[in-house]
Parts: sequence; structure tokens; C-alpha cells
Amino acid sequence: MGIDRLDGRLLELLADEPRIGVLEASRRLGVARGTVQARLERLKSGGVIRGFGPDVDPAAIGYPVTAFATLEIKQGQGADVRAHLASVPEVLELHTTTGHGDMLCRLVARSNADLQRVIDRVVGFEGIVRASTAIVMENPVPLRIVPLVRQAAQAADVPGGEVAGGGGPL
Amino acid sequence: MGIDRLDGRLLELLADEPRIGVLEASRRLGVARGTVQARLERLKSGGVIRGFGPDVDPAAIGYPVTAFATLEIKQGQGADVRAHLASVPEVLELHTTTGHGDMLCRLVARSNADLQRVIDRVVGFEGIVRASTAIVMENPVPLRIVPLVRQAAQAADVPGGEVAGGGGPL
DNA sequence: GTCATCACTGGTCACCTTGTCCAGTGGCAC
DNA sequence: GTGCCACTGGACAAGGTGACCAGTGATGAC
Repeated sequence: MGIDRLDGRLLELLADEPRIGVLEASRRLGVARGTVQARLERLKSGGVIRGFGPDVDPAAIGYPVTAFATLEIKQGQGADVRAHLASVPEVLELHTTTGHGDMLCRLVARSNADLQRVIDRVVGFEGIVRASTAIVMENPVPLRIVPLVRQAAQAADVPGGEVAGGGGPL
Repeated sequence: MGIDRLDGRLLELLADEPRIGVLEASRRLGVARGTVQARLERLKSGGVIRGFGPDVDPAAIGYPVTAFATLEIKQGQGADVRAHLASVPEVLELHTTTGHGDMLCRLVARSNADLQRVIDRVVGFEGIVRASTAIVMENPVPLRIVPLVRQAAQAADVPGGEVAGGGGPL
């Protein structure tokens, strides 16, 4: 849908102070409350803002170890493997990818030892041929969106700002 | 810090309906408003809830392509590489890991063609020796936390699990 | 040139939630 | 038993929310 500068500033503001209200946001942005309300509604219904889910830290609830596992899947077993992985609570995220690994998933565990249990559970399934795991040591850039939002908002009001896309879609 | 069943239910509720208020949450959970307020405060100050940032969909603001890049870093260049990657808006996340790759980052781009530009920018840096990229095709399990929360909450009231504060079960 | 459309402004309104008190109750450790 | 703690259920003032409305300026169509 695309966003303009005001949308960008609003998103930044929400990212900085998520519990901010519409009224306070309108004050900070220097626009009328109705404007912020309308923009927010548009961003939500347009799918830009998926929600305001609580950002829960797995480490704080007893899962301090994070790892990424690349999985190689037996031909034709994709659906089963997806269902299997979705049933494991420690699998926080799963992607199917190009390349030699067929899937990439994010895991958490209670300890390095516990990670072994999780991995065993993940790969202990018919359709998974091979798995290679990388344990996360540090997270220099935690999941973020503000820099991208800023760039997207600027692209909107610079003539020709949309970066050389043009290439084929997926 | 550990969470009990009530915390777990509260977190689930917040994940389902993030804009829910304290009052409404207390009604749903069948407890007094003050209780929910106190729990929420404890979860936030205890670091379980990092925040309520808006969940922005990169695809909706013009970046529909996601990829994961595994980077190999020249010895001793870690800090520089981290700073470099942090300066690229399309880098949404960066981890340092064990294993043959030294870093793993999540990228987005405006198109497959644009991904080339992003990758060039990412790897066009002294300290990066080699990069291998996997483009995400599908995301069968989007980043989620509820199953883990549920498991953590149950662990708390099973003998041998973490002990919750007074008050007892509800 | 004129008109309709659209977003934004600045205002009002009733309703409800929030934050913050309070006293009272029951489980638990000492 | 006594103190501590969490939870309950109630109260209060303050303020925000969602819903309206008329007026204004820019844009694009006729």
C-alpha cells in the first residue's frame, strides 16, 4: 500500500512508545487527532500494521538459548514436515527457502543441553533427511523495523524514490 | 523470572487481542482488575514483555522479498561488520552464531532484483569474506510465542517447575 | 472556470478506561 | 500466632476514546 512521511513518523512513534494513545500521538506529530485516527485505521486495515502483540522475551520465560536450524527435506514430505514443526513449541518460526537447505527454522531451548532434546524432537521425523544447526551467541541487531519504515516513507515523497525494483516479482 | 498459569493466560490474551485493556482482560480472565494490572507490571518490569511494538509487515510497505544470509567474517573484523550491517535498513536482524558461517542476518528487498542490490551492499565490505543467501519462499510458521508461553506456564505448576509467588492457584 | 472529492482541522459529545487509592480475606513461612 | 503477600471488590478524579460535525484548501474532472 505504501506509506508517506506522516505514516512513517507515526510508525516510528508507535515503535518508540507503543502504549502511546491517539491523542498523545497527534500532539507529538502536530496534527489533529482525527488525522492520526484515520491514518492508524488505514495502516491497520491496509495490513501494514499486523497488530500490537506483546513482544515476549523467550529468555525471560526460561528459554535463553536460540538457534537456527537448516533442514533438508525428503521430496514430497513438505506438508508433513511443516505440520510436525508447527507442533513443536520451541519452533518459533519456520521458512521454506531456496538453496540446498529446504527449510530454515528458529529454535529456542532452556539450555545448550536442552537444545539437544529440541533438535532431536525436530529432526526425529520421517521426512527430514539432514539438519545443521547454528547456535546464536549474540544478537547485535535485534529484530527491527524502524530504519526500513523510515526508508519506505522517504521513498514515497522523493520523485523516483522507489529503488530500482523492476525485476521480476517472486 | 518465570511465569505461572495466570501470566500465561494473560500473555495469550494479549497476543490474541493486543489492544485489549486491563479492565477487559480482567473480565476475560475472571480476576480483579488490580490483579491484572499488577501482573502486567511485573511482566514488564521483569523483562518478559519487552514492549508492544507495532508489528509492521515489510511486504505491505514495499519489501515483499525476505532472505537469510549466512556471512563469513574475517578474523577480528566482527565489530566493524556489525556496525556496517546495522547501518543497512534492509537488515532486519543480525545474529552471530557458532558453526561455519559466523553471522546470520535477515534481509528484505523490494524484489528479487532489488535483493541483489541489498546483498551487494551487505557484502560490499572489507571484513566479509563470503556470503550465502537463501531466499524465503513461504513462511509456514510466522514468528510466534504463544505455544512457548503455554509450555512455560505449565512448567510452573508442575512439581519441579518454577514456583510462583503467593496467592496460590486460581 | 467551476464543481466534486478528499484529507485535514479543530471542535463537541457521551461513555469508558486508567491509575491510584483503600480495607478486607486467605494462604504461607517463621 | 504474627507478619507478609497476593488477590478481591470497591471507590474516585482525570483523561482518553470513538463518534460525530462544519469549515478549509488542494486536486482532478468536467
